[in-house]
Amino acid sequence: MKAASLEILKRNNLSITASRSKILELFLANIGALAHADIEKKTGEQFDRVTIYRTLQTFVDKGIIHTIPTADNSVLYALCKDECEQGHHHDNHIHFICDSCNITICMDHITIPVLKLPKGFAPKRSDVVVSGICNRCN
Amino acid sequence: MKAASLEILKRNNLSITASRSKILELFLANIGALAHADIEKKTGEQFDRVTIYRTLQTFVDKGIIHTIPTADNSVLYALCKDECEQGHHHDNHIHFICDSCNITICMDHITIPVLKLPKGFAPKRSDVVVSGICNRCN
DNA sequence: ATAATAATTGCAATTTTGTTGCAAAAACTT
DNA sequence: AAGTTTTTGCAACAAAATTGCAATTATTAT
Repeated sequence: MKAASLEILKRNNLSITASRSKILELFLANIGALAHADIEKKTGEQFDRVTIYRTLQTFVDKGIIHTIPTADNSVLYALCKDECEQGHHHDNHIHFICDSCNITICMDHITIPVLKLPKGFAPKRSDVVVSGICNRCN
Repeated sequence: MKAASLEILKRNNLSITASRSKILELFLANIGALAHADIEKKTGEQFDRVTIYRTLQTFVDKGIIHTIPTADNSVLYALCKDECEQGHHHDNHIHFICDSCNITICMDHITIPVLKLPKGFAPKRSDVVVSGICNRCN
């Protein structure tokens, strides 16, 4: 478990620090997406809020995690399973948000059908956010 | 232009006030979606921030406008073109966000293909957010 | 292994964003 | 036009996020 997080940090030329390893491990251990507040709780206030903000931003910049658009506009982050280029994350994501238990799952394996947009529109990334009841609550 | 906003307010049993008319006119005059900050600027600080918050919330409750989930988690609002029931907005929207000019367009006419989810998942609502380059910037 | 360099962290202060209670003002009713 | 209801603006507050900077920690070079 720890080895995996170290490997990811090294691969992305990030120096190994306690906060980065710990936060990355949280993502690796979790099925669903995490909010900033989740991370604060799960790390037991071990790190400063600012550090968490900066760590998340670093991970997003490196393409290790990505943000998820949500209907209630809370900020969620999830691991990028596929290799993502630094800077702009390469994409087509489906996210499922459970109305009951509120878990957010990143469904990497499902492909998004190509949408026909009007002339002149060049799509680059698409996010699909599906909400409903998840398999555990059903 | 003004007649249209008054008509909408009346139809929704809302009392006619300066802020509601003005804000609704902004939506009617704009192609794209608006953020709270846009409205503050465009009304020239004519209304209190709190009033704008409450007006937007009222419009959402009545189904006159809806919120748009965005990848950067800013809160955007757009007119509901179709009739939406009060309370929960009836759905399946495609939103296009331009990476260049940042405009957000609500593409009501494009239908979202049905996605095949894993067993046990019961989808209820889906939002699609496509980003790329819009027809004007292209 | 250790010193020098570079990057990261935590703190404090600040900004932005959103909420709530309440009195004054405006809109609706009759 | 007076009474009732709704909406507004102010003030205070709370939460979320950002920034500068000194202290600490990690990496690099010796």
